[in-house]
Amino acid sequence: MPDAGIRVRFAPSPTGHLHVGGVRTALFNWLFARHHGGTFILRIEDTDRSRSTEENLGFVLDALTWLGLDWDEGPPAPGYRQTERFDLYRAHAERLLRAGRAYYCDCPPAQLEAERKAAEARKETFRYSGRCRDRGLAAGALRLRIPDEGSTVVHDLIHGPVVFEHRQLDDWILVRTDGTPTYNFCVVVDDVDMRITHVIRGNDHLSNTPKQVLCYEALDYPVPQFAHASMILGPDRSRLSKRHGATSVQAFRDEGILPEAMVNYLARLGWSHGDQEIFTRQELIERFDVKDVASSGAIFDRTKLEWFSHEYLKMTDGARLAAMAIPFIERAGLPVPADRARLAAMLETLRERAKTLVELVEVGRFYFERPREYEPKAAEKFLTVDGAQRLQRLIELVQAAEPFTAEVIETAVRALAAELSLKLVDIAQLARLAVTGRTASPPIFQVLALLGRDETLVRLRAVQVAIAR
RNA sequence: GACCCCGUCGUCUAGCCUGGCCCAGGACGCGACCCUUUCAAGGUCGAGAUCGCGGGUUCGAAUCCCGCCGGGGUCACCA
Repeated sequence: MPDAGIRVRFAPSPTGHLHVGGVRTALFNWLFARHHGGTFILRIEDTDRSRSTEENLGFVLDALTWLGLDWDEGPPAPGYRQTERFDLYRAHAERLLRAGRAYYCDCPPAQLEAERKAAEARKETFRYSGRCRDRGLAAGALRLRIPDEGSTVVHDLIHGPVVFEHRQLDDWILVRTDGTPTYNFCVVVDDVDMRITHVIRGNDHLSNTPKQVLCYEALDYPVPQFAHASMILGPDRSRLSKRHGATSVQAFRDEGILPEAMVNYLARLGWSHGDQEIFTRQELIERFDVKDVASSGAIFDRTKLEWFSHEYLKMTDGARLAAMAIPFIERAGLPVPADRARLAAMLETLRERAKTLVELVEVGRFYFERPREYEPKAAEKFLTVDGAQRLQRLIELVQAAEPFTAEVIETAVRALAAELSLKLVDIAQLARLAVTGRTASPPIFQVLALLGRDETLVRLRAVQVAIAR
């Protein structure tokens, strides 16, 4: 049942590369919007000017684009960065002040700090005393007046009702003494202004939610629905961070993880639909329900991410593989085959042998360059006087094969093996070592056909020379 | 420390609301075997969870109630 009225947002702070935790939040929001036919908004929280840079914003936009998480509203359109919206925050602050729901406070930071320490010593939560509540000051930091009694209930779509006693909350700062609005205030004003109906974000924001709810109420605005997804954890079960290794989307992209694998893995991390693991994008959109998002934290498991990537690699046709792999071939310092169709065919022989694009190139290195060396143990076994004789027969066979296809070569090699009373594997491995320098590769006859008669002969002869020495 | 969230195989999870179909199912990873020109892929099988712990309710609890314990998060004129 499409509900065009649904509006959700992803509000990253461009202070670095986009983190997998952030991406999952973006993904859940995007899926929720697409599932309901609603609107997905991208908003940039760039009030931290020292760390928010254009370059970082570029990383965020690139990452979302790479994953196919398109936004309906947001950059480059103006009006979706907090730094562009200061007037709005100021206007709301004044409203709150006039209505008596907020007041100025000029308590010196040093004194506040002392009180905080004292509260800590008494083993209590620090809570602003409310000293300036009724002083009627005309300047200072603007605080929200929070009721002393009662409680606020956050009706979370994932966790159910969560109760917070007002005694635990304090009159938090909306606007600093220097006139800049604080994060929690900006979020409320922005969400109201953008008519956000559902706030889907990380669990780390749950504790701040009652403060925000009280702010909505003070402003006399409807409170949106909240859904706090669990966090992504490192192996030690603490929140995933850089010290747990690569966590930016950019890093996974550089490693050659396929974007659809990233999306599928992140979706399954904390969300499930029965026993199904692999979902097409369309299935994800159809089946996603925020109610099915898990409430417990989940450890990030790159092994499983790689499994997904492997699965998608196996399903990808040669043409797309080629398009995706070319940058990786170049980055490895290898020449990109000019014949695109041939490259596509090569990559298709490789895809079930690699979990990432980086591995795809590595495992198929021999397609792009001649072997620099031969695996020592195998060389000892195959590159012998006997081997040289077999190699000679192989060369003759390659010269004669017509047409030069895997099938024709295979038939001829099988006949040769029978003639020499050898097992097929003996000749196959000799050929493999000669042509790839290794003992593992895609089916050797296919490899020879893909390499072509001339290149095959060059490599076989090179081995003959190596043996002769 | 206070407050809040969370707690099923190593990991992600199903089941929990509406107790019995669960001496707990699937997936990743791991092991074995089959297939096989190598490596993969594929197929088959297997090991792996006394459902955090302790009480209680009940004929019967992973599922309901109570109490603990453990982990994480939040407590800024940071975002």
